Amino acid sequence: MIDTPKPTKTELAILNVMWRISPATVRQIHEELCTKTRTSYTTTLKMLQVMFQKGLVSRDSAQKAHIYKPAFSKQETQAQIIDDLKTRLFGGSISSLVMQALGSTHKASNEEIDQIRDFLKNLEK
Amino acid sequence: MIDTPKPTKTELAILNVMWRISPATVRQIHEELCTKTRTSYTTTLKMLQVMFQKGLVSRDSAQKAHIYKPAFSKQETQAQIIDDLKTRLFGGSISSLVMQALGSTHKASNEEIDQIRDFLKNLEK
DNA sequence: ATTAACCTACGATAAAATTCGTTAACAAAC
DNA sequence: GTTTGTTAACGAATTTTATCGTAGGTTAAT
Repeated sequence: MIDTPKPTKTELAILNVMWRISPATVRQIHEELCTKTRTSYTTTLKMLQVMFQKGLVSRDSAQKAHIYKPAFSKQETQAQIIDDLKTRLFGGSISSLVMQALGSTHKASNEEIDQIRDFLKNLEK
Repeated sequence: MIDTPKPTKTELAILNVMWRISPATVRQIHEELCTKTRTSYTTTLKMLQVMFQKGLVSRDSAQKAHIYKPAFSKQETQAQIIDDLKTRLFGGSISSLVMQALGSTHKASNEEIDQIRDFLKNLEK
């Protein structure tokens, strides 16, 4: 809560893998990752070391192959980034952000809209 | 639409000023900007030159002091960044993004929620 | 014990983003 | 016409981000 470093583009790609399969070794994360992007093993390793430094991930180095996992859940990260976006691009107004997200550009399906309406009902309490 | 460069953090700060007061000279933009951040005039100038190169702003260089304005409206930029966020952090689901934005962390006021409900009504057509 | 297959750590390099000093051009004021 | 002030341009330095090769260590099989 105090000082949450914002993940960069590449870090986010790695976190997306980790939220699916962690705790995991560098090898496992790398295997998943390089189905999408073509990077070498040491790049993934280095990224995870940097992310560990920044506090974005934690690790267990008891074994030879360290076990990594995210320091923050996907939800927490989503919340943090939304909040950042809210202040930096939407003048602090969450409703302005939401309405932009629901606008014509993004083509929310009727199904999705219903989902949100339900969500609002529950929120009212 | 084809190739919209995503503004960086600093570029976004400048755009936020420009959406308020543009068209404007570098001087004017800088004056507004350095009420918030302490940077020198040439930094602002350079940023605008780079942004011009990238196509983020346009300029009229008929006069000695060039006149700058954003290449994309605030709405267009909001849409673009929301879309990027949707794919990179919300698995392509806009409803998931919206619900996160409405979640407890961000404390949407009742007023804001009403606003969104109205918005959904109009959207239904 | 030598080899092969792993792993981490580290540093070099590159690319992108940011900051700012210096220069030269041009105008208006003296 | 010389000084003063304002400007754009340019390039250098710095910082952040990203990529990767090499070195050194450990384990297990040959």
